[in-house]
Amino acid sequence: MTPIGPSEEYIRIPEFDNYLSPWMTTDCNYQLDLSPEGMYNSSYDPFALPGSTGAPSSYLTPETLDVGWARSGSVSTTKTSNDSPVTEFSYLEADADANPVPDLVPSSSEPAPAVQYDNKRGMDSSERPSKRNCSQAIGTDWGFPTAAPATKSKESRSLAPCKSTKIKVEGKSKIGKKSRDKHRPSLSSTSSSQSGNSSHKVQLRTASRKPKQNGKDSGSSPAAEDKDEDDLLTPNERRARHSHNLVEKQYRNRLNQQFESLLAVLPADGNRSFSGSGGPKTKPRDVKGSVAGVEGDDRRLSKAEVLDMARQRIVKLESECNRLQSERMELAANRGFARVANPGIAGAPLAA
DNA sequence: CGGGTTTCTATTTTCGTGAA
DNA sequence: TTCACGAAAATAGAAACCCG
Repeated sequence: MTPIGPSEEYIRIPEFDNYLSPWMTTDCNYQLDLSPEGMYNSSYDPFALPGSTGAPSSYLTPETLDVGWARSGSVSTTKTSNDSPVTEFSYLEADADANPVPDLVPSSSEPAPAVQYDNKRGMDSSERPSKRNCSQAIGTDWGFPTAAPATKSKESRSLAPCKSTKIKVEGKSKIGKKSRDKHRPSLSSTSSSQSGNSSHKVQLRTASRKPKQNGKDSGSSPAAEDKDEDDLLTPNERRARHSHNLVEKQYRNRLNQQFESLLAVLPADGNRSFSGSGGPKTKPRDVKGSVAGVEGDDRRLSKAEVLDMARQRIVKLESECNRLQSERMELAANRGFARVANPGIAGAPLAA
């Protein structure tokens, strides 16, 4: 078979082009050169962008390519578009004054409501059967060995039980959990769900909490202890500690931004199966009606879920691209064969 | 009995800190 | 600058409870 040179006329078969063109708008977003010059060029690699290393750079969408790391105390990302709204994550305290951001969360200065413990049912929790152990943990399809160090063991938790779970808001709220959830302000209400290519309503789960208020409390509270400890520090040490706290906060913010960016480029309908080898142990809420990936989906994804979704996406895209590549080669071979066998196909227009 | 509300607890996230 | 860790707080889901 004679290779076709760049200047040589060739037969263009519309059916092929029609068949191939949708590929160019698929997730792969590859710029396939369907001309014989391109298709017969042995060194042609449609998966490598000019100047790239040849890696499947389509994984880097304009979104991800444009993600700025916002180092050195800047606010938010370097994106010029407004598609990465300032969230709790993107708030960098260092420039808080110079770059005020809307307060998206309830004011943390509001005094916490007085609380009291009310063991309504009069049953000691130790007598109660462990619900989560038998049904909540089991029955999830996440067989995911979560990052063990990150999660506290049951034993350690029992030593320091979560206060928030042992208390009840004074004035006995008449609003149940479902109702409370309705009224709960979204902590990242404008997060990546609105970013560029995605119609995500899915958001990254957040758990904003008040920073330590050293010395603001009285009594023998932990804050007061911290105050005492703080008094033992020299001014330099205090400054260093505070500075390090800010740096660490920025580091966490950057991590969260990247998680949001990652989430933003995942398909909105995408692969919410949470199956396989990874993921948090919580059961996806869509089993209970708030269906993930459909209209009205407002669920918050954990970081582990985002990572697992990204992993699934990568695997899927790699598989898809391999399939397209082999199909393209097959078509190219057939096309060349057709051209040689039928140099003047009736009705086939010649390309200019 | 069914549905709404409350409570409990596992999980996840944030924060502060020290070390590499 | 990054990572790891513990503590604290937030979140989510299920069971228990309440009530018409």
